[in-house]
Amino acid sequence: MTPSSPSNRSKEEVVAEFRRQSLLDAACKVFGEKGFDAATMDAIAEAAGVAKGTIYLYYPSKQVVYEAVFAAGMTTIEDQLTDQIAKAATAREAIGAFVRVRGEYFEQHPEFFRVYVGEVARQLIGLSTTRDASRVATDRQIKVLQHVIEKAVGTGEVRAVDPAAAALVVFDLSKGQIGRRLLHGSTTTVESDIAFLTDLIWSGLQPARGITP
Amino acid sequence: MTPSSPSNRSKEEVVAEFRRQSLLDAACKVFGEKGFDAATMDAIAEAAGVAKGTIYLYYPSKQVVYEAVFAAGMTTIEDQLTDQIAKAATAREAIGAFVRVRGEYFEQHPEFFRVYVGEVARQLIGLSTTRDASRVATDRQIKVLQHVIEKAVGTGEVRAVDPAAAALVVFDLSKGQIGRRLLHGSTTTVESDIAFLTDLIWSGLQPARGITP
Amino acid sequence: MTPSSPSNRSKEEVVAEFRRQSLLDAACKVFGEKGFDAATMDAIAEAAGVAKGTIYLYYPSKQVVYEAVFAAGMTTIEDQLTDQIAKAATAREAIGAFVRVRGEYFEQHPEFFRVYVGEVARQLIGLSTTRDASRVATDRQIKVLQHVIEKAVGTGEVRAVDPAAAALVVFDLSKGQIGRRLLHGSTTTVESDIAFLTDLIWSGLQPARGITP
Amino acid sequence: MTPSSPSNRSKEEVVAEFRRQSLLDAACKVFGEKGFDAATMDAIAEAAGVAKGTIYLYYPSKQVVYEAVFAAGMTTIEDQLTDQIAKAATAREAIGAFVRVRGEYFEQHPEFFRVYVGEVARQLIGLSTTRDASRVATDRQIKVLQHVIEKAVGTGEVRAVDPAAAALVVFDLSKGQIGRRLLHGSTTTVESDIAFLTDLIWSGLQPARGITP
DNA sequence: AATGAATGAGTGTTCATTCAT
DNA sequence: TATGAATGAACACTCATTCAT
Repeated sequence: MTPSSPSNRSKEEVVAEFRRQSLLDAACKVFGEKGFDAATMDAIAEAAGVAKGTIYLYYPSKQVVYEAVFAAGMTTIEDQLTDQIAKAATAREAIGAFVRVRGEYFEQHPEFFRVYVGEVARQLIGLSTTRDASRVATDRQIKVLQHVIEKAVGTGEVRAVDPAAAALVVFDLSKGQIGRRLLHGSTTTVESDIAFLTDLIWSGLQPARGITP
Repeated sequence: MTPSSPSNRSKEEVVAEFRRQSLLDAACKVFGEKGFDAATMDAIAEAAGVAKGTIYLYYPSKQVVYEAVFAAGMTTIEDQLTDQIAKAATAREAIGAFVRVRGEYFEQHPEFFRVYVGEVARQLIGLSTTRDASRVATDRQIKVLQHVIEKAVGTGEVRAVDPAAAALVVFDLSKGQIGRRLLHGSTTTVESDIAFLTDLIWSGLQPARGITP
Repeated sequence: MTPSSPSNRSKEEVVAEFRRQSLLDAACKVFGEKGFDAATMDAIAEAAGVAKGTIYLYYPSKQVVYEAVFAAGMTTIEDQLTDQIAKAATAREAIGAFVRVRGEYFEQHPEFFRVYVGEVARQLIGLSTTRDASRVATDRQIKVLQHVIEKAVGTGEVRAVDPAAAALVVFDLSKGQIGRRLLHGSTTTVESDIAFLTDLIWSGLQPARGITP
Repeated sequence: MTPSSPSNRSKEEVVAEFRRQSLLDAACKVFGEKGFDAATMDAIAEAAGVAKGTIYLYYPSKQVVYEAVFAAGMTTIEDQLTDQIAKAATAREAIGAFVRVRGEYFEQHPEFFRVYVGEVARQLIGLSTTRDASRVATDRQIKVLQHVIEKAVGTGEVRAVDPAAAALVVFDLSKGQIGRRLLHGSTTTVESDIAFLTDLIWSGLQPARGITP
């Protein structure tokens, strides 16, 4: 009703939101290039085009910036995963979608992939205060997949494997493939990688005929 | 006839070798706990029970200590892998051996697993000077496996997959499983993990009957 | 019309300039007391009344601080030399001015004299990266004098000596005298030292009558 | 009467003396090349072909080694100076001998010259514990010359200058000339330098006719 | 809100000195 | 006597964080 007030509010909020996002983008770039330890607040500030002190108006510490970068990326992936898996008609398509969404996202955001890998390492080492947050994020992605497999086991589409374990398998293979692409450079297309993986996984999940004696 | 001379020599060499190994152990512990950047030479020295300067009598820099830790672990694993795979009668057993050796080694040396994961992350980020050395080490492990699969494809024991790609799959699954055990704590036995993985992989590699249309 | 903007600018610049000069003064004191190697950044910071890190906001390294100290002193001396020699009516007065300016400056800035001597030593030993910069500075001072003598030789005011060599003689005597004052403490006045030196040099340069056979 | 005892004694003493001299030579080389601070006991030990600890059997500290190097060189020069000046028939020859001995010695022992210059700098800075020892050594050299001039003033060979001040002048010019040779490389012969200096000094010391009003 | 100058704790590395052999 | 492994204090330089403007 008081148009000025909401508009003012909005403007400030919009500006603030824009700042936060700029900082996140800049931070993702720097963390991806240098790793957590070697990344400096100066570098992030410069990349974001603000003064160093400004970062502290939006995030209380380097650690928290890092966590925010990680959370933002993970959320985006999760949203896309949920979307695409919902559209899949069969379990096989769902698995394919899982592999594809992750493969494509990381392909398009290699800096974030580096942040992601670094964070996983930090978790294993036990340095990450993000530990829980990040595990939750990862777990949610896996849960989506697990659900799909569970249903497929129910319908007999795949043989009676442990859905959780199978989901992890898909997850590991997806991760390994992406890492290799970044590390070695890509000699194959994302598509062919996806096809290979999906095929192999699917074979492994097939109701076997006398395979295990 | 001059027993003192050879014995002195030997003694010094033994002491030196012992020191080097103590330092490596201490360094592995600290690097595993803190990561490369956060690990301090002071902490390593304290863990080894020597003064900081002493480390520099055996290694010229922190970087080199780190590389030595990594190389030592990788070499040990590689030796065990070669041994065990040589003893395998069938491709399936060879794959099982691969998964088992790595699983057991890392289970028994969780600090080294953390170093290992950290190093892989450093490589992806491009910080590692070890890059080549470490990739070579990893590649050698994978090559061993690739060889096995190649032969199995030749004999028709497994279907006609790309042996290199298949080897990487085994590698990724092995790594993912180990990481999860460390991260989440183990709710299952190593044995059951190994069985599950080997089984799944084996199914995936089986000569399929009409699986892919 | 926006007095704040220019005044702010100016104020910042003034503060920065003041800081730089404070640091230079403090550094000169510490380098003079301890020599380059034994001087610590901590000591310089303390002498300047700032934190250690602050020095690095103004100078990128200890080496550069040192060079700046040296250059600043040499520049000041050179300016005074040029001034005073320009005012001299005769060659004798010019030589007197040379000896006097250096004598008085170093008398008033004994810390800088110590830096100066230390730097010359560093150059002889080949440690100085300042080498060229400092030699150039010294050479410029000598050139001023050499010019004066050249002209005096031309007018017959002094006998036909090599002007360059004669300039170096004046320079060496000036330096030796200053060093001795600092080292031994002064039992004579600067004035009397200057008079003695000028007199001696002048005698040596006089058109001789049958002195050298 | 017990030939073995004295011979043993002697042998030990000879060996010890030899060691001390080797150490001094090695130390002079290293100090000359690196300067006091940058010279390491390791480098000296290596240059002398002994273990680091051995140095401490002969000298209690780096500082003392340095002082010993300095003292040894100064003593040698002093001996030569005394010899050559004793042989001089006239004051002029004596001055020439002074300039020559120093010029030639330093020309042949450039490392020692660097030590010498470094030590003088250290003295001015006040770091040298050698201070007194070294000043005494220098003073003794100057005294020799001063004596000569005193006598020459007495006989009327030179005009009535202060002998001490005149000796210092000779000393300074000698030092300056040597330094320049080392720093710039030599474009002139030692002989011509000596001739120039001796000549100039001699002119300056000549009984003047109406030079100073 | 935004800045960036100032801070000072922290780290890898060196090296004179010691001492058990 | 000679050795050289071990020590640990010292130091240049970095950078996350603060705070006056």
